[in-house]
Amino acid sequence: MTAAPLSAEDWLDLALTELKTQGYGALRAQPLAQKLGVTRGSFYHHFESLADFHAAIIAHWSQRSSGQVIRSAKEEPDPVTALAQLLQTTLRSGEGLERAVRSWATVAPGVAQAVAAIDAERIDVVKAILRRGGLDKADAAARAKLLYWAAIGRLMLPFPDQNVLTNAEISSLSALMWRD
Amino acid sequence: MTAAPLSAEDWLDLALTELKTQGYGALRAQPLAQKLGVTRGSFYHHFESLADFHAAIIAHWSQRSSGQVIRSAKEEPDPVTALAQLLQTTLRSGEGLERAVRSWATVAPGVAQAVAAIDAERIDVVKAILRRGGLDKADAAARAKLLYWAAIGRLMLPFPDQNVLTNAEISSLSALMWRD
DNA sequence: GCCTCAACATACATATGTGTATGTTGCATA
DNA sequence: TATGCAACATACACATATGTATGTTGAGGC
Repeated sequence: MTAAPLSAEDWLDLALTELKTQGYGALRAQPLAQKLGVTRGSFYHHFESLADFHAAIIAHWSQRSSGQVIRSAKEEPDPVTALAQLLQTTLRSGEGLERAVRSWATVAPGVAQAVAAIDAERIDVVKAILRRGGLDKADAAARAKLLYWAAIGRLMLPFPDQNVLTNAEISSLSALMWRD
Repeated sequence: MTAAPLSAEDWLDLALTELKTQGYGALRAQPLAQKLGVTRGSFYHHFESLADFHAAIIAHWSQRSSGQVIRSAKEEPDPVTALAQLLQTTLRSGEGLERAVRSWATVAPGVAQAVAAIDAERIDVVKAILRRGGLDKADAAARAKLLYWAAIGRLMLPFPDQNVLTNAEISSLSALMWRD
């Protein structure tokens, strides 16, 4: 115990990296304690139960995810560039974690709620960009869903890295999305 | 044991319904045996191990999924109708199972391979429909990916039923997809 | 009427997980 | 310097899972 003591956040950080690489099945006290070099005594000192821990993890993820996409989208004034950045760059950075969280959401109602909130937030961002680009309300709403769903669908493919659009395809689809 | 004896297929059928409703965490011998009213003795009579069982499950799913979309798409001669049916009706019938299998695929390499094969098959179908509708090769390829990814993305949302397109949105997007 | 074999049941060894209750250690502070 | 608390360790009771080895039972073929 001469080393630095752990905080609840240390547990949550490890939880997110384990969630990313091993899936939600790895979110248990015993294996995590072993990875941190402590016993479960530490775990039950920081968290009341596994359920409490899981709730803290998803809250942690939710907080980190919320606003992030929005901020990067608002920094770009040109809607065409903003859309391209949003769908290519931003959603691609945290792919592994996104995949794992969405996989988790299929069996954990609390996680599903959190993911749904993030989704709604992001779709609104996409819609706002499309509107700023001149699309009317109806078209913006429909195309925002199509684009966001496609971004989610791609990252939920078994091998997202092997499923990318070529530059030609990106510009082709981008042009299509901005039509009246 | 006076009742009808079970076959390996009976185990696989239950596995798919449990997978659909409870997720891949439910694919274990003990709980399934209990649901079938037998002991694990039956399980280890029909399958060598859990890994063997899991492989059989995904093979079962793969076989049931393969060709199904293709068949229903080829029965419809009009490409516009075929596309609408494919993305609305066909992919929506087995939503729960699809979700569960894709969730499973994030942690099981064998499942990931099977899903990737199905995806490639279906994207080709969408592409063929678009080509039959008059689109050139490049546009068909790009839009097929966009549409299929969107279909997958929607069903992977936490609450797919609450995320549907209105009829107006469907016709709007459909028209957009068929433009030169 | 016996034999065989598929389809299980039973029992055992082992692993891995959760909670909980209680003991220990080191530092900060009054 | 005594003490109080955060941050653990330890031990126990319990549940649930996998494999494996071996026993049982009922229906068909000869």
